[in-house]
Amino acid sequence: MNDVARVARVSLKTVSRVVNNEPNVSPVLIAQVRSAIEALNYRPDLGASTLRRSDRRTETIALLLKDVGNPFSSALHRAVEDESRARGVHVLTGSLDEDPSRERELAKAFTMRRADGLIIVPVGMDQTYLATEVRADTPVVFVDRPGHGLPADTVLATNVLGAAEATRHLITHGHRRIACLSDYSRIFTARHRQDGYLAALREAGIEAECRLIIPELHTAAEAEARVIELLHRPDPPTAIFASQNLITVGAVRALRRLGLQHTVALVGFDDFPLADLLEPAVTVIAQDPALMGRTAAQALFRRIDGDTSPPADHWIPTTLIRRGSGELIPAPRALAERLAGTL
Amino acid sequence: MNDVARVARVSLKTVSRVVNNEPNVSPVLIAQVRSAIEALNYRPDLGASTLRRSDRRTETIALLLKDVGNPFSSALHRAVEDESRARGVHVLTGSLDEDPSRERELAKAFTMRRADGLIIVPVGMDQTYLATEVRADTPVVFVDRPGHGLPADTVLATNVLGAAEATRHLITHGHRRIACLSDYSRIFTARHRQDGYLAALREAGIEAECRLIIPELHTAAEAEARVIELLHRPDPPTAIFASQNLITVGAVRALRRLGLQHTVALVGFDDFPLADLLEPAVTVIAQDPALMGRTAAQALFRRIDGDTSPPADHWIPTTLIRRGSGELIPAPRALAERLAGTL
DNA sequence: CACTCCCCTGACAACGTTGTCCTGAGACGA
DNA sequence: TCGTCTCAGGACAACGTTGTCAGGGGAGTG
Repeated sequence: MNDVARVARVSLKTVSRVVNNEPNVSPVLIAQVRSAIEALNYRPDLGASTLRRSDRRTETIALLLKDVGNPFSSALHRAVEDESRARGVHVLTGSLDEDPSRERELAKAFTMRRADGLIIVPVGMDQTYLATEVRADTPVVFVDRPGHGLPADTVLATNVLGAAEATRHLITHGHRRIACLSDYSRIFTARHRQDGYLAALREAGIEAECRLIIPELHTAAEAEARVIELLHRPDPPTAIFASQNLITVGAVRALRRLGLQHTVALVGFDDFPLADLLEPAVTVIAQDPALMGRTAAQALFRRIDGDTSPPADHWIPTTLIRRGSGELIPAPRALAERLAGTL
Repeated sequence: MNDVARVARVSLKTVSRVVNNEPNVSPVLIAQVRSAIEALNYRPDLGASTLRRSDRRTETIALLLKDVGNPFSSALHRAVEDESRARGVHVLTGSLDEDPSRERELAKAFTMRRADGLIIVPVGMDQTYLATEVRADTPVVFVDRPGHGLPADTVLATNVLGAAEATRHLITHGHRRIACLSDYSRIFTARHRQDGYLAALREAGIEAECRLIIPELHTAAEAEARVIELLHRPDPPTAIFASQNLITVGAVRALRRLGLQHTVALVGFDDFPLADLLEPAVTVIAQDPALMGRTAAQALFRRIDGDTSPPADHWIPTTLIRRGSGELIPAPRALAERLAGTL
């Protein structure tokens, strides 16, 4: 910038004025400065600018996701990016892998980088650390799961309602013995979806059976193994509610291996690519990750722009998509057992 | 930091030394400073630190992808993140959407943020702009496609070999009329994959037919429409080579709609989740996006660490995964036509 | 005992930019 | 003509940190 000022024969401040399109610079000098910038291939240093500016904005936000490689996360990421792009803001991302210490670590790292705001899919059970870790004036938005111990805008899918709708859908098709495949119970959405499942059973006067609730599943492989085991039991379920997309895929694989994909009904929570091309196509409760990301980004930018109203909860509705696997009617028990037995 | 120095009754410089774990500070002062930091909840400002430091490192790299929401990109992203995490480096991402102007814009924006390095999936036909847009000492690595006009490390899949292998595989199963579904011809990988297809035909003494090469497809919907049209022609292909994952999915949908999924063979380039669960499961030439990301990040960090050897090309091999759709043998023409006619 | 050397600590400037304040020139009205 | 006002432009300090250098004191050596 010094060089530019020298070449253009003006002061540093005038170069700064031209770069920032400030008023009250004569057209002649503007042209001189512009051509000097061109000649020297000068690029302003945003770091130094941020340091000196009074608002200390970096025009960068941080996005802490479960895993950038996961389709739900990457759809959310894309929506946040699009919303940010419109404002000239860039996005720093990190994957948490359900590790609370990583959550703290990344929140700290991004705070030191002075991100203007944080969008977090919280992993730990306690986000009070954010109050000290993050600058007081840095807004935070929680997505997919609520944060604990820090009041902040929160964007959530209607997990209980969606899971209840899935379960009710199976009940409507005549099922009474419905298994529930749950993720780690420390995950908020996993608990809520299981609650929705239980509520729908209660509502229909069906007594929940512990043995039909398989908790603490996290990967497709685990789900596959447990479903195979489940269906080999003497009194197997006629339908399955899978509370997460990887688990749904595991269930599909298991049913395939047992040849029961047209016999045991299946509804999954969270849609996934190609669900409609499987045989049978998989009925799901679809979330709208793009809308969740957009909503979160909009809420964050409102805060960054100075909105100080009390934190709000945004509920993003889920949708039942009927595709076939959820509309199978209960098979006579004998048939199902015979089929499972022939494996 | 001033406050910390005052509370700990030491100079600024001593605080700086403690924060950076520099040697030659007495244990007593270290403890004082540490407790002052704790008491005041002080967090160093990485921006100011970068500004002053002699190496000017931000410990941040930029990653310009096709689209963070795309599975190939997000797998690559994840690998880059993992490699970076090990070094305490963070990742700024952006989606280019095949828009060359966006590529320039983001490269410029990330340069102004002083990213330590850039990993780019280049979109435009010309990357000479990088020579001026990016600081001379900022290393660049190209992934998935080569950059033009700037010598830099490049990580590429074996597109020609893979596409040839796919085509040869179909030929081996008796196919002679093999369609090739290509992406935009301005995309490097699309051209190379088509080259591989043509090479395999030539090698087998089969004359390529223009009418069987469908270019300029980019979305699943476009591919689906064109495949349906293709199979309604009087002289339809008995096999399809789809040169990209979205196109493969479009082809699967088209074959499904025509009821030809067990009649017309299909091999796709680039694997996709659940390809193994479709009916028939889809034979693909799998890329290894994670290895590509890892390789690119490692190359970038080597440069950041001062490696000045001439730029290298890294070829990441592809693998044929036989799953069923690519092993179908040609149906008698009459049968295929009748089936297509019954739609 | 004097001298050197090393260890610890702090003062100061500088990184690249912008906020604040000041000056001078010209325009305008009384 | 004079005072006042506005605009263009510059000088300077400051943002939060670290590189450089210098100084003081204690230990070791001849």
